[in-house]
Amino acid sequence: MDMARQQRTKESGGVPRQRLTAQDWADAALAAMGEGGLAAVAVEPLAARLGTTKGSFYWHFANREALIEAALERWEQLGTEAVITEVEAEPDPGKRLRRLLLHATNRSAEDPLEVSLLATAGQPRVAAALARVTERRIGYVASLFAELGFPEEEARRRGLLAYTAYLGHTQLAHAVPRSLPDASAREPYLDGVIDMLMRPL
Amino acid sequence: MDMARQQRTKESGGVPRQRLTAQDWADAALAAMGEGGLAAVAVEPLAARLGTTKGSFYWHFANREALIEAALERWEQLGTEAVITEVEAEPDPGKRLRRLLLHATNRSAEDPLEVSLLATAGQPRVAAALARVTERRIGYVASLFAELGFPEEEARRRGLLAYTAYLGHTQLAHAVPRSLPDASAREPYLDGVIDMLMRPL
DNA sequence: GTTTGACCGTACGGTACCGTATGGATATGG
DNA sequence: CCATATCCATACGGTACCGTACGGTCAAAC
Repeated sequence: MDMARQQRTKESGGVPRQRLTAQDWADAALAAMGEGGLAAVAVEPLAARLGTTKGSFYWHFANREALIEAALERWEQLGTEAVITEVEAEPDPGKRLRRLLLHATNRSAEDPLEVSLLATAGQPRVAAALARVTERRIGYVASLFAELGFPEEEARRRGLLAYTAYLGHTQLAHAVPRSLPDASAREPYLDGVIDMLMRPL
Repeated sequence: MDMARQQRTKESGGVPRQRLTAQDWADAALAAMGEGGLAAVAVEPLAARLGTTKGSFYWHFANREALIEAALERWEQLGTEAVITEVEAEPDPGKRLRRLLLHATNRSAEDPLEVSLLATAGQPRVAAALARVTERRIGYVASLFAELGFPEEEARRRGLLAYTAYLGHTQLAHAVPRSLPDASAREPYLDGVIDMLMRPL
């Protein structure tokens, strides 16, 4: 994330030492969280990874908690609204649903972050962020089904089913990938699922 | 788990001191894992909880790894085969499917263990256990659809969809329970899902 | 009743991390 | 060109855990 930050010092030799911002730390925290769960969001390892020391960290943040908070906030923005607005370009709601599911499953197949977050729903802060994101997502999918002509309640049901299937799918993608259809069969599989979900009563 | 073990010493006063078995430790590990994830499987806290000390632990196990291994093995037996054989009593495959899903969702709504395990799929040992259990479960559900008359491939597809929906459902049950239908609507909701899953092509 | 092996308590050293304290480096702008 | 605010390095003490060493206790077998 945010590959290009330079602003290097006027240092003479090799390694480009750089000053860090709070967001650099938040992004690093998200990355670490994806790889090793919340436990991996540890100040000293992160510092090492960023090529700096705790001295930097405790300048930008009061403590580890504050870092986690910041990371979650960042995730909330990056992981949901971005996808939704991207998908909104498509006018037809059926195609929009398909595009959304394909996008979401592909994305989460690479990015273990969501799984790690769900894993840590014990933490109240994580739970709160998850609650907001989940409601937003299910609500959006349900609105698609509503647009497709299903009555309110039925739309919510199907939205929920679609979202739970998505969640389970990402779990398996990381925990037991070979239980899923292989790459070539994945898109047809998803089309079958979507078909089923869109089938009229 | 395993509430009743006594065999107390001939000690005079109040607290019933007891000698522990490896399985006591494994069960405690599973409980801790459900509450706090793999990180909570820590020797010293577990010892305190069991009213004993590390001295006991390192008699029964070589190290923490071995405990985790044992706990996973125990989970594999308790969490899958038990349910399947319980459900097998029902002759009609449609009802069997319904009973299975109801049983599984209810169970996992109370027990955070599965979620914690999925959370820790990074650990190779956990991944291996998960792989076995997942294959077994999906295979079983697929066999139900096959029994219902769906061709091989379609049965596997539907089994997978059912299982991912189940997984996602348990995730939400622990992370964002209010996103699910409330208690009164849960059974009708599941029936609707099952209906959809069993709908012929 | 003593011995023996299974089981546990306690004390220790080692590691990884949190958070604080404090001085040093660095980039402006006066 | 130097003063000041910003940012970082280093050293330190504290905590929670792992694993080992070793002595103590208890029940059963003799």
